[in-house]
Amino acid sequence: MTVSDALLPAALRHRTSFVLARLAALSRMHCAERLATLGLNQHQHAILCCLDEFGPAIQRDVAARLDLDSGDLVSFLDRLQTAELIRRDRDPRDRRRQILTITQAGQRLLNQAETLLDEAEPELFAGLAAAEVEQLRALAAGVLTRHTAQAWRHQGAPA
Amino acid sequence: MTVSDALLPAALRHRTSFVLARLAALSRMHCAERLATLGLNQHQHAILCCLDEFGPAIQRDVAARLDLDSGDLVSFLDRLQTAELIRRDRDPRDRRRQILTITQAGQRLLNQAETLLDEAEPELFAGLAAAEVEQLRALAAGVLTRHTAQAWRHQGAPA
DNA sequence: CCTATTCATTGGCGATGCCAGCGATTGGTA
DNA sequence: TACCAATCGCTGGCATCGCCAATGAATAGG
Repeated sequence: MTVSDALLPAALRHRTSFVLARLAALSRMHCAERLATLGLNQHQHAILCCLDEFGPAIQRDVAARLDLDSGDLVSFLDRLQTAELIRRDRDPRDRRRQILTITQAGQRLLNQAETLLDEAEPELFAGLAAAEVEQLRALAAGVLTRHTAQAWRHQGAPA
Repeated sequence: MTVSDALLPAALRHRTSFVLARLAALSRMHCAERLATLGLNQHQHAILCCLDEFGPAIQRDVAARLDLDSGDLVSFLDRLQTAELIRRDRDPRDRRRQILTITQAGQRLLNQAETLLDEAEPELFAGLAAAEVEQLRALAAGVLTRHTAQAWRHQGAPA
């Protein structure tokens, strides 16, 4: 029985959704702080990941992948572009589209971000063994894939 | 390899903080919907839990317990009070304080809320066995208690 | 051609979390 | 007793975030 056990009502401590919300808020703060030192927010980091891993893509596809509002994506991209972390080129074959490409500077910053986050997680999950963290991640990911698969069935697959 | 595995970059799928944030957002939506049918938000539910489990308390202590901004607490309580789910009585021995008490109607609604959430979790965590959900909760709670204990050491214990 | 659709962009709305300041009240101290 | 500091609840403001509607440019289909 730790101190915080006495603080929170048992009805909340035993509710998975509540505990998850709390932990996510903690995790969010923790990671957002680190990324902020590089001038990135979480979505911008995710965008760089996308472009780095899947190569150049148009905004619509990035938004679909990350489940971002296309309007919000624009402002994130604006900052990434002015920081020269990405390029935004009109598709000559469909001039409505903007082809997003991560720059070398973007890749370098992404590497720094990944390093920062790699260092942040052990600190965030202090008290849990590495295997337990992986277990936590796997369980959470299991729930997620289940739901994203459902969303797929309901509204059809993005490109 | 499920469909969503192909959607998200591996760099994000393997990052615990990212997966947790996603799951928490999903969980939040899921639970907030249910509670909204009772006219409650998550904080109001938590407040009712507090008053039900620990008995009458002043606003300062409830805010400390739930880590809520005292200003925000006021507006939550206003709605709870007009709905007659709680009573707000001035402490005769310290007229600055308001003593919060859950009413019988509040307890009835809290029971309904708990039932709703009990039903919501299996649906939210479909695909995970009950034991796995508990494992997920326990792991998350472990990280949380660790951090709340740290916060205690740094800024002293609330009453 | 003319119409419908797609894509990026802009703007606004509501909810949330956080912080500063204000009155009322109390406690401590000279 | 008189004064000063601290506490408690309350108000208001600000920044962020996710979500949605509307617009303009460009394309696709009949």
